[in-house]
Amino acid sequence: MSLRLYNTMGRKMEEFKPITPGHVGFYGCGPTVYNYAHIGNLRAYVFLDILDKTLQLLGYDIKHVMNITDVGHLTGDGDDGEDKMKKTAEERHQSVLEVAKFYTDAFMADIDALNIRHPDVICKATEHIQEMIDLIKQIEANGHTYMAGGNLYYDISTYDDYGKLANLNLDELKAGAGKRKVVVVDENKRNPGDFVLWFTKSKFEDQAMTWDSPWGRGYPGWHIECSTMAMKYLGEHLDIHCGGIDHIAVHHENEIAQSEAFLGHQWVNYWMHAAFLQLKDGKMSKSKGDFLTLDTLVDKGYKPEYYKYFCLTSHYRTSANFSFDALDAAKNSYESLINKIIEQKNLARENDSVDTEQEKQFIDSFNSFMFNDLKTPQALAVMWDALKSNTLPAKSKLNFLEHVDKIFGLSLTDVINKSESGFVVSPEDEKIIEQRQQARINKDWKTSDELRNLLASHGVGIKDLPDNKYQLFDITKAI
RNA sequence: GGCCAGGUGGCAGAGUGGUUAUGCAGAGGACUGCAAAUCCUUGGAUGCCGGUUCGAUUCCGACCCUGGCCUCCA
Repeated sequence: MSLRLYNTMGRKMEEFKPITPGHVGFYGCGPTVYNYAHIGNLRAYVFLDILDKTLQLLGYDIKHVMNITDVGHLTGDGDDGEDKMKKTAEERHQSVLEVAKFYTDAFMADIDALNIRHPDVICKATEHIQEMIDLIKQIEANGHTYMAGGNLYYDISTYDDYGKLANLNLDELKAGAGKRKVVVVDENKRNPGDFVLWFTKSKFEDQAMTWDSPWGRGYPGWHIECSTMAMKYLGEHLDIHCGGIDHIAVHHENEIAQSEAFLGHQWVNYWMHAAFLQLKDGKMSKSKGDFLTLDTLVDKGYKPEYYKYFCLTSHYRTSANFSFDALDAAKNSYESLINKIIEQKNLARENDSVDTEQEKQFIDSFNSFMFNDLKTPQALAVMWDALKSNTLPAKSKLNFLEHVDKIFGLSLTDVINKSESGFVVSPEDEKIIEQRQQARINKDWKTSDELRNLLASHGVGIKDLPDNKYQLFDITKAI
């Protein structure tokens, strides 16, 4: 089955054709590790993971590369800005590297909590400075740069296709336009769209990390790291490059300009961009400081799976509106899903017949939505259809859900395969359960209810089923 | 100012030139000692105005509104 993807370059749906049959190399822009990733950031990584797993399902051998940006960026506007990494380091009385490590670890923990597969290569900007310098030298040798004010700039007028990804009209580009209160135009630039490849004259005092280079001691510009590392790990031609929509106009245009100026040929075949998570008042912003992290949600009693389910209910190319009402709806949906799975497990235990033909139909239907630009909302609808089907046997439903979970990563497979004894109760509680069952047989409801409360106080939840059967669950994990 | 993306029921969110997916929430009912879960039934929407059409939520145009990018950000 073929995969259709929406290519930001050209703004249209295209059939995906890998450069090398059977293989896919793709690069996703990773986090800047000066603070926690917020749930808006995380939505983009959920999308990347869905892409990753869909490609896997199609049988591709995947090389997924992600950068970790651990060199400084501005916190504020123009000259009053500070190095974000340095600022955080000072606040925490730590070194910049310690800060980077701390937030990189936090990011990886978030990724794990959301059942996101680790990229095959996770590369840090600070470990690739020499490669960046080498690349910049080549770009310079090819005649695309100029020195001004101590910094080496990329001259976009030397690259004919600048703006092709974002439909930029260079004559209309305004330096410092937008909602900024303080506008500081870099007087060194020949063109407002030019950007720095290498800084030696830092805008801020005491840049935390600097390196020697042919242009003087300094640090790399903000765009060169992705070009450098993508080429190092994926070669001169990559299949897919992903990121958030905010990257389209500046970061990715600049990456293309640098990379193709160096390569002399097209660099990336498919550009894919994830839309933002919206709050009532606009996007969630890392640099504004107040944002929701996955940990915040967990502290409020929400499982990471609830947030992941929420992400799947909207298409990656449309902005999603986050609210706690919406998250509660995702939570209820997810818990309902889990209950139905447990229900089906009980049914399958008594009748494990399957209907492979129908199973296949549901799987094909699910896949057809996923293979059509990752249409997770419709794929989710297929999942519910299968679950509520009157004709699909319980065992087949479970088989189908295991398939779904390969892509969605909602811990469904864990629920399906977890044996009932996976939740171990103490011998003392086992006796209480036994006593309660006896009380129920005797229709001694008062004792039964008291014992149920007692079990609850021990963290043991119990649900009564027909025929004097029951089901235990961990009450501390139920919300 | 330029560019981009949207406006669908209480919430979230799809598809579609002709009975508006799906989930949550709501209402009614079944089952149940209770609880939980499950099942059945059900009401409710396409920003505004024109145009094309036998027919538009879908196509076209104007308008209104929202969000994003043009500073690092997913």
